[in-house]
Amino acid sequence: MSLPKPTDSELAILQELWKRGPSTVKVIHEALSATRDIGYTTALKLMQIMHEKGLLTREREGKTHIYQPAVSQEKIQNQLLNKLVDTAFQGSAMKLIMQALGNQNTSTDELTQIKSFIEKLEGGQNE
Amino acid sequence: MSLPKPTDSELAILQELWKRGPSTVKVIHEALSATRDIGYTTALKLMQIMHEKGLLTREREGKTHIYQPAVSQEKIQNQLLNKLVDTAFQGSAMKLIMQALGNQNTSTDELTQIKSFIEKLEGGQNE
DNA sequence: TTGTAATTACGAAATTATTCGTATAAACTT
DNA sequence: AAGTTTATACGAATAATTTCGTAATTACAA
Repeated sequence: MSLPKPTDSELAILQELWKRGPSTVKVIHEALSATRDIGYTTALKLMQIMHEKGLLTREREGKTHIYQPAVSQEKIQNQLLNKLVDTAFQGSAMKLIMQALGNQNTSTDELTQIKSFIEKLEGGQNE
Repeated sequence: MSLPKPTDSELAILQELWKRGPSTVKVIHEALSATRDIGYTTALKLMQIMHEKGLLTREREGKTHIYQPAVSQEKIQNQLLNKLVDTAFQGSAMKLIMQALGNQNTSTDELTQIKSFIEKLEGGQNE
């Protein structure tokens, strides 16, 4: 019932798939190779495992498989966010947000965006 | 040079130490036992490893050791936050913040706090 | 149809993290 | 001092993750 938590390597693969859309192992392997040393069969195996776990769906196209994320980026982001809030910020999302604001060197422009987003949220809650 | 990244278990131990201040293995083991099944020597071993890695300092007191975090909670929080921003939010802290705001069901009161924090930040940058 | 290149499947090695059993050491009790 | 309790040290078992080699399969080309 609960969506499987991706490991670090798995998350890297999901990122590529979210960015590129449905892709073959070959394409993902090449993408990963740009950043780190990874064998082709390693990438393949990871994607096979992810398929078993239900993190990816796949479809045969001739002799190759075309893989796709089975979960939305947002869902995974929230899962990881929740975990971080729980394990490192005593369950307080606000603490996390303040810390992120303080240390991530956000531009004034972005700060403005965030502020108006907050105002939209406040509006929604008060009506 | 880089501060070692704590594993999940290690983070749980750090949390207890930040909360309680300098503590013995016994105390930490009892604290961890409240949440999960963990043997005494497991807790001991973890803390010994953390000491080797430089995550904890310790001091002998009679026959026991008193352990302390060697790193601040804030530093670790930032380390984990940075990692999450990089691996799950394409390097954009703003995306993470927006996502956290949207889905963590923050109270109006907290939203106000965050907003005034942002205003303080804006002030600092503009002067 | 035989050969070649590309892909998958499978098993197992290597690595990292977690767990605990047993032995040793230190401090206290009698 | 001998026995008991409480702590540490150490080594090794277990588990989870990442890695890759090798074999089997598929599609295509000669």
